[in-house]
Amino acid sequence: MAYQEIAMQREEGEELRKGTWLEEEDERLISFVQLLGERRWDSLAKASGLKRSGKSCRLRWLNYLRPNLKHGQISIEEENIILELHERWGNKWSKIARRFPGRTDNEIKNYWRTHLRKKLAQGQEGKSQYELEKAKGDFLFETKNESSVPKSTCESSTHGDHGSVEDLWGSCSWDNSSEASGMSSADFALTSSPYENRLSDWISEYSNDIQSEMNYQNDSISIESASSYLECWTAPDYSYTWDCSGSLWDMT
DNA sequence: AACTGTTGCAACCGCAACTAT
DNA sequence: TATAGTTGCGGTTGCAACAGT
Repeated sequence: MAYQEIAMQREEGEELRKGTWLEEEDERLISFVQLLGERRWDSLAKASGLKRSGKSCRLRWLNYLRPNLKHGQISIEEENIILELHERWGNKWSKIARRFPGRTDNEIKNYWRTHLRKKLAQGQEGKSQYELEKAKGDFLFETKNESSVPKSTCESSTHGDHGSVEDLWGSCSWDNSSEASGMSSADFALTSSPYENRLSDWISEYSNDIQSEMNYQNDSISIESASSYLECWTAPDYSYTWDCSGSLWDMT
């Protein structure tokens, strides 16, 4: 059945439901996602007869109904990684969440706000206003409004050092290779569009792959060597290293 | 038991970027 | 090329559950 055709099943101008989802709504959404796939959420919402917006359906699916989601408590290990990644990337929740299979950005964001921010704040007595703001997770966005926090301070605090999260993120240092080209991981890390995040992730995953391969060939290979290995990424012509024919949105 | 304040989390909103026509 | 539609993200809100009085 064509989308246009089945979309007619919901009446025009009908008031949309908001708030908590009912069990039958969940069941209906699941069956229609299985039928139509995880795309065209507006059409899917109409076709299903659910009095919900496509946006609401998408959110419900991604945050609650999607298979392989972990709903359990966040472990100490996960908590430590969240702290480190937040220190590095700021409030890039979707980016952080991609490091936790089965966890959603919403879940991690909520966990940060309700548990970690409070925990950090408890250890912040006697620190500067800037450090307190940073602990609250708001400091990155204040720079947009020309806050009192100097940009350079902000940048160095978010990605200036290399903590133990490198184990997770990959050992290749972008900072080493970026000087000549004027391009660094930070250029990606501080952006927010899905496209840029996707690119950023691809690069970090690519770095991991290269490092793994190098480790396989030579256990003691240096970061500098790895950086030069990555030079292709800073070359003006990206077509040498990246086949752009596929969709960036294809996460599979 | 009844009321009030706090907490945790699901869901919504606005916006930016991408895609389709 | 223009524009409408769709998707993804981060910030915020609303409300149920719980704790304290």
